[in-house]
Amino acid sequence: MIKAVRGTRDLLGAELSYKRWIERTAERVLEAAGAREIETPILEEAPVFEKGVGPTSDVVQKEMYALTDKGGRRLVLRPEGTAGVMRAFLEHGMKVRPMPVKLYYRGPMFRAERPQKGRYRQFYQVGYEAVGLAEPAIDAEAIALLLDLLEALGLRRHRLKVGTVGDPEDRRRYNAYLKEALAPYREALSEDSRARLERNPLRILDSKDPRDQAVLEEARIRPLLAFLSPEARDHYRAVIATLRALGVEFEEDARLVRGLDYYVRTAFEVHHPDLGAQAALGGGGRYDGLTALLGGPSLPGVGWAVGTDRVILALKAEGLPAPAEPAPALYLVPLDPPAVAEALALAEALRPRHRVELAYQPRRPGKGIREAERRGARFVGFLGEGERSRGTISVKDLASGEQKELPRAKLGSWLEAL
RNA sequence: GUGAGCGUAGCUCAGGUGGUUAGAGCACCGGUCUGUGGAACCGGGGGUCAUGGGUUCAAGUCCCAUCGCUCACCCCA
Repeated sequence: MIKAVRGTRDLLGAELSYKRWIERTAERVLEAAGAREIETPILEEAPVFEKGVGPTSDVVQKEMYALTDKGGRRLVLRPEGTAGVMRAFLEHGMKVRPMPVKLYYRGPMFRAERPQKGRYRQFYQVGYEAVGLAEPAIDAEAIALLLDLLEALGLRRHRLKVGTVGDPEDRRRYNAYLKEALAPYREALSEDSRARLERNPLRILDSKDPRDQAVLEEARIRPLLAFLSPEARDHYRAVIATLRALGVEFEEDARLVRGLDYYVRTAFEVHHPDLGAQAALGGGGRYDGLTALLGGPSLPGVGWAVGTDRVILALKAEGLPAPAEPAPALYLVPLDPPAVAEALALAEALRPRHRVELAYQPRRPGKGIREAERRGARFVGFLGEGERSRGTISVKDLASGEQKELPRAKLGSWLEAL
């Protein structure tokens, strides 16, 4: 039997109800803040991510689904949302709009990783971007909106971490420092971190390997904060102060590292304790200059993405149920053969204002009631010889057992009056 | 990409040391029940036992490989 490809899955039932609920909530929360939805293609030219996300990032180096089309173009299934949104921003000249331009998106992303809990090869994100202003208040607002979304869904146990990754020059200085400071401990580091020492020493900071953490302790590694330019430090302090003023609960994390190269200054992540190893519900940061990497003018921006699949795991872990599955208001039961077409005609007349389902063959009343119950219907309507001669329908309330006969023409308005 | 555990019906699972025609519960369909309730009882449909190869008189069961799932590493949403 043919099955869904590895790391992808069919969404249906409660799973899809959760996803729709999350997306509808995001729509409400983000539009209230002035964001408009944008939908960009799943397929992008490879350079969008190579230039935007960064050629040395793991996402680009190891995790992109790439293909060459018949015209020889190198295309990829997008591994994240921001680079594509910024490509569209430039392409449509959105820089002439009043700043900041706030956009949100939802949709599937693709990364070729080994699947595990909370990690799929096709996964879903909801993301938010605010482009055009470098003010710390925009960063704080973005972070607050991310929490607004999670809280509107009823989540309580998530934790926000805020930090800074500095400007590119700050990071260069800090990487040079790390390389030098950790060189004497090279042999004590994990194999992975020895490789990182060459390529991206910053990554050693958030290694889970106890050997690495011990080395960081022993080498008395200074935080990135100490290497920030005065401007970057001021920006960070202003973001922190604004968050405090907003009453946002968070924890400062001096070692927060993000995997996408375009991030500068503000960085943040939201974690949830019940997600297993993939604990990040969402994350983001500032990405000033991403537009320049993509070949446009340099513009500031800040944004985030949440993993819809992980939010679903968190909602389940906190015992928050998915919205109820849709159930018919009325289930029509024909009691004899001529009533079948009448039941269908009646259903069609009531739709789409009312959710109406029916049996397609004559049923005995008891069976019709069982069928209606099985579908979660509120009312069952019987159509038989008696009702036909009188032009009526017998409607029974399944909860109370109460039954009444009413003219068919009045059924619609009767349902509406409930 | 690395490691460990696991693959039997739509779902949850039985099937000691190999031995007739592979089972149960739930779910689904029908009947008992031709104008009124969720029960009960009876019956029915449904399986390449993940796939391929091997050992054997005989494989769901033992061996190998592959694929998939799960969890972790890594990475990140």
